[in-house]
Amino acid sequence: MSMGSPGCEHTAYSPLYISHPHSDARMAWLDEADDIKPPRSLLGLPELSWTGVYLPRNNILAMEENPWVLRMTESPAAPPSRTLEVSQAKPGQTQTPPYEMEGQVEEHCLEQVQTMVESEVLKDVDTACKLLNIAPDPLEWSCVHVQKWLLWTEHLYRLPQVSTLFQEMNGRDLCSMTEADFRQRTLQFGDMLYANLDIWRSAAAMKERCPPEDRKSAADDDCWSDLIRNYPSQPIHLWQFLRELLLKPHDDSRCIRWLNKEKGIFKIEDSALVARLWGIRKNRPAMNYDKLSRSIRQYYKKGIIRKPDVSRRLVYQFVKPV
DNA sequence: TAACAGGACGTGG
DNA sequence: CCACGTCCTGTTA
Repeated sequence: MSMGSPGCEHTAYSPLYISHPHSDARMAWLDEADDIKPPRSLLGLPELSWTGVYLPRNNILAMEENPWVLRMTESPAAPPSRTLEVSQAKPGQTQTPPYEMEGQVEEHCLEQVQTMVESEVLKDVDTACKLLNIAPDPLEWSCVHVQKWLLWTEHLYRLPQVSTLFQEMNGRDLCSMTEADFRQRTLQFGDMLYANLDIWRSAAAMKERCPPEDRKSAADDDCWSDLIRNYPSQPIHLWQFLRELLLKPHDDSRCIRWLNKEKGIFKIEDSALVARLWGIRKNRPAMNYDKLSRSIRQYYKKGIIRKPDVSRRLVYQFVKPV
């Protein structure tokens, strides 16, 4: 059922492409190239485990023999529109009629929007970093980190499995690729991947330029910058991971959501996907909901998570809500 | 049939 | 040691 023709649903995630010329930053990185040691030993797992992982958008896949491996499906999502400039953060939101504006006002508005967009981008990047346990700066990524980022991007944009096409590449290799290189390697998904990598690089450059305390809504951002600051983080707990998924700024995946945030009640909408994401985070390709839920149940005794008073399928409750 | 509960045991940091 | 990960038996909606 619901194999759904592509395009009938929203292809919601907007890449929020920042059109910064970042050649300067790129040169700067190149200069520092010698000093950077990729944190290779962070994930002591054989990199083989990640071959061919595909995160399904909807829970459509058959996962008989090897749940991680899935064939290349034909284009599930429309390629993202490149080069959005800063025109629309979200469709249907704050549409301003530019033609009625004085030049100055317009410029001011643009600046505001850009700031907003930048902060959103940074949030997204921070979130992804935490969920994947990778550094914000692609140049620091090991091969494993690159694979994780690709899996995440596949997941976000509903791409078919492209991660296998980038094996043995670390972040530096990835960053040295041109847009044409990407296109050559992944056909129609090349510009999408390139654009997204660009976003990350821009975000890293932004972080470089203005440290977190300069940015607005420090209180709001606190937890995230905190999380990033802790990178490389200690082994994350499942309950933390779930909470972070729930607090994700753009939870476009909707694999998990609050039913009652105040009471800490949440529902796992896509158990297979949540389990996969957890598996990615912990480098456990064989993770599934059966095992994940067993771990959740261990929390009953510890008083971290429980079933709500009215027990419902896939619904849990944090004992101490955020 | 998938989710749920929880025992038993292994494992890796 | 601890927080799972794995596997399992049996129950429930």
